[in-house]
Amino acid sequence: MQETGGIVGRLSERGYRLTPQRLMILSAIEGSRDHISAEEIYAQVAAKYPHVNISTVYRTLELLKKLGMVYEIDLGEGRIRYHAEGSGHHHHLVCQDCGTVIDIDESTLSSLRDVLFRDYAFRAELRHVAIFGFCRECRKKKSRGGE
Amino acid sequence: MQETGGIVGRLSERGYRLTPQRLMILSAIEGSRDHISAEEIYAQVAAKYPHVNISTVYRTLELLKKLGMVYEIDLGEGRIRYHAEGSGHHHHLVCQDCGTVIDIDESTLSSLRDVLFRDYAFRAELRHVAIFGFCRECRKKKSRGGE
DNA sequence: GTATCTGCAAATCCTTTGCAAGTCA
DNA sequence: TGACTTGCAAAGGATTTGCAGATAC
Repeated sequence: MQETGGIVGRLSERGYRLTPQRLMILSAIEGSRDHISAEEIYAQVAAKYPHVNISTVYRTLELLKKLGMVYEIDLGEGRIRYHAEGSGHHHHLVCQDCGTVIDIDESTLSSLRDVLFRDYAFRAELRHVAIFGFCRECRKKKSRGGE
Repeated sequence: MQETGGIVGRLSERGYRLTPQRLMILSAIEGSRDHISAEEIYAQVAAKYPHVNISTVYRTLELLKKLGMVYEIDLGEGRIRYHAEGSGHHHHLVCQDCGTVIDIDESTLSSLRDVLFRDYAFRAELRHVAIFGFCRECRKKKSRGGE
């Protein structure tokens, strides 16, 4: 079930070396159910391999993005999060008030993708999209007159 | 036509002071056809009023956001851009390859807003949304085998 | 007069870079 | 061996913060 062959292939095919750091970084990303930040990847890898440096994490992330093995998402926290190709794609409704994140299915945006392609010849990468707004609870809170 | 009354009201009603810095910052935002960054606002205000400091720009932006007078948009450049409430709302298709930005009309996303409200009770703030992907030109370039 | 604002300078946070030493192939 | 990678340390850019002096009301 482990697709290590694919990973190894993808790197070496293209002339990139397979280093323990790269493997551990990729496996940290693949292992996280949620989206993971550079800092979190670093902490996780450093737990087993204290020698790593965060700049290696960033450089590897850059490479994996280029190879299409990892995607970015920006939830508006001032830091980027990462997630592995192959794990399920979905979207996020982020409440601007309380920060709650509601996950929604990929299919919710598929008709939008079609419209953008038809009308603008634009191929939207809607793998992980964050949509900001207000959740039901916070709207109630507001209409009650809270801050 | 100038709605200075509204601005003044909005600030003083809520107990905030009306300072020249705040007026100039807001007018810089309102005056920019495009979205404007903190650095650009600063440069523009500093041209007439060399004494301002960029931290005042950031603090004012924070306040204007809180009052709903200014909105943010993140085009993925590593810096946030701002824009005034009241100027036309629209969305952006950002090409990940060449950086081209295609502006699209607000109505393109209105059915999405409805779906999110109906299915998730989430009130999406779709004022300025950036959607990433690839434009027609860059797709052609790619299929021709360029990097 | 006084609480709110501002300017200044320094700090913080995330990310990137230069370079010499280390390592995969 | 030799080019690709890494660790380290320092730089970078955007944004935030502490504080004392300035200012709107």
